[in-house]
Amino acid sequence: MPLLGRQRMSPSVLSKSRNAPSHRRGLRRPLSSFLCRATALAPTTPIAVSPPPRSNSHLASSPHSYYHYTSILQSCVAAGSLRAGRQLHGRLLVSGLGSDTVLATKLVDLYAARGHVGQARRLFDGMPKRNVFLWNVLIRAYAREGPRETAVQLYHGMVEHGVEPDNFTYPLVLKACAALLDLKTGREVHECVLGTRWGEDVFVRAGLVDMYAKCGCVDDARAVFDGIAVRDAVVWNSMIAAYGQNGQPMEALSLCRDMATNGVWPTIATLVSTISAAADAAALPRGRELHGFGWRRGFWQQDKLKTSLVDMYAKSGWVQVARVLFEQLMKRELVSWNAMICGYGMHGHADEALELFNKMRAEAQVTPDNITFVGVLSACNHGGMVKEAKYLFGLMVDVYSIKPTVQHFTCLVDVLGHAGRFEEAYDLIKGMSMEPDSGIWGALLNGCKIHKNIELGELALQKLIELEPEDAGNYVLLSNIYAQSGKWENAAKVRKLMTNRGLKKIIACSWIEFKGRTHGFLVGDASHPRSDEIYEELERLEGLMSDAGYVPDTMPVFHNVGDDEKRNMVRSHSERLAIAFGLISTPPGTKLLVTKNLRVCEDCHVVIKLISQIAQREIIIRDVNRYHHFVNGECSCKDYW
DNA sequence: ATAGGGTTAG
Repeated sequence: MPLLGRQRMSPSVLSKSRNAPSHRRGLRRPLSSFLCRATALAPTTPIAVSPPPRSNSHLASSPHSYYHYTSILQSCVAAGSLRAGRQLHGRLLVSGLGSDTVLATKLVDLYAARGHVGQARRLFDGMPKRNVFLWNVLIRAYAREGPRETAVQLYHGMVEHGVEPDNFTYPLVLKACAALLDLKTGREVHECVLGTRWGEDVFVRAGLVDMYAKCGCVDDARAVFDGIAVRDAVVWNSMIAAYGQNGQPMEALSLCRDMATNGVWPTIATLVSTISAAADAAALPRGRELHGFGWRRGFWQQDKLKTSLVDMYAKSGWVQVARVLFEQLMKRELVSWNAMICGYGMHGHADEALELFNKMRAEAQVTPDNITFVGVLSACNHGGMVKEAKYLFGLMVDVYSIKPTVQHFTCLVDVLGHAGRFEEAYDLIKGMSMEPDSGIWGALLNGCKIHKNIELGELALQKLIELEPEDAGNYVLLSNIYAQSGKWENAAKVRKLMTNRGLKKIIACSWIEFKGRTHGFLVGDASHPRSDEIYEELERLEGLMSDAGYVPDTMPVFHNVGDDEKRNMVRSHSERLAIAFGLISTPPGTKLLVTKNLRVCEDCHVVIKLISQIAQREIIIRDVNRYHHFVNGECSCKDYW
């Protein structure tokens, strides 16, 4: 790199003289300030924009000059030395420079950065004149440190004081709105911006995209995004993250492709967001592609990228690979521990999850948080460990002083329900400090289903239907419970209620990735190009299964149709089609990963166990609740799910 | 002098 050339063009040098405040422009710059510049520009300094030297002894000759103070203050800000800054603040007041906005801005910055927002505020309040810079710096302090409401109040305050917000103000306020999930103010700011000359600004637009995304309005975010004529990497990243954070991982993945097509190079943030989307979509081939891309771009040793890969491999069923990457991390942050622990938990590797949790506590570099406990508690739950779950819950409350959320209670209810300890589970629900939500009742219901506890199951379902009157799945479950216990009339009644309310069951769908493409299947789907072969394969397998004594269970089909038809409906369940497709299109021995939008039905569970044995394949089904690993005729859920 | 994007659970 031509060092000298870069120094000459250094924007900081140019802008410093050009932007000097008018009342200072007439001042003859003391030699000391040139000395300071010269030091900063000396060829030995790696870059021209590096902070001024910490030692300012060479400036002592002109102790009261403006440049003297800006220079020292700048080093204080860079070094974060609060004490020196305070001393200087005192001297500024004495020397009559106390009302200078440039100096005040730097001081506000310093105080805020060191966590003394109150002090920054007092300084701000004491200023006779406040320009837009000063307002912005204080807003930034509150937008970063909180309380973020204050950032929004300050924004309103500056407008009332007749100071016009600029292209720096809007992104700051929008960031505060995003953090507060304050959509109302966010929209107001949007309206406001449109009337100013900053409506087209990339930074402002990026702020709007992010604000809408964080508030859950992906479509509004997209509308803003689409209106941007020239998009840079950050704006693309914001939009990709918007999809990922709002449960649309496939959109995020395709947008990443569009970004590359538009000639914008993915950054590390792009990869982290996209890999996380691939994790959510269980798109292992795509995730591996991104892994390779990150490697080639030279991001391979960055921990944040690795953490997203840990999550991606774990969610795609490659827990061991996730562990290898986890071990490679330079520094294990809380998020990395959580990703790995949760990864073990969701696959039912309860022992490994707990072992890692203990290791985390022993290393004591990070403290477990509420997410860690969701991870270990759900691990216990998949492993049926009641004692451990109760112990961990106590540990969380007593030792770590973490207030249990509904999710923690849900895990506990789940584990108790699994074990058939309904009294305890129900007492726990009744003793909760918050209103039980649908997750709690769903967990209780799940236990009731396993242990055929009709009484409590009915109650849980009534609650569920109250809470989610639009969710057809609840009605189906209730009718299934009645049917299982032979109460056909009740079953019919519930189904009628469902039709009367105009509710339709969500159509089951399963998908599998193959050669970078997602192959989706609906129930009874015949639209796949290889459909004939898929059904042939299923028939072949069924023949082998009947030889092994398998009889189809048509219980989950309640339509008023004949037995043969019921049989056909079960045999063409979406997950079976996806598995059959996987079997005929991959070499023997390849592990299959199928994702499903609902739960796996009982009959499919039996069938997939058999397929894993007959075809000698490891099959992983990721259903809406959990993972099932089928190996050699057995499932990791041990038939409890 | 100041500004926008990224990972864990649900």
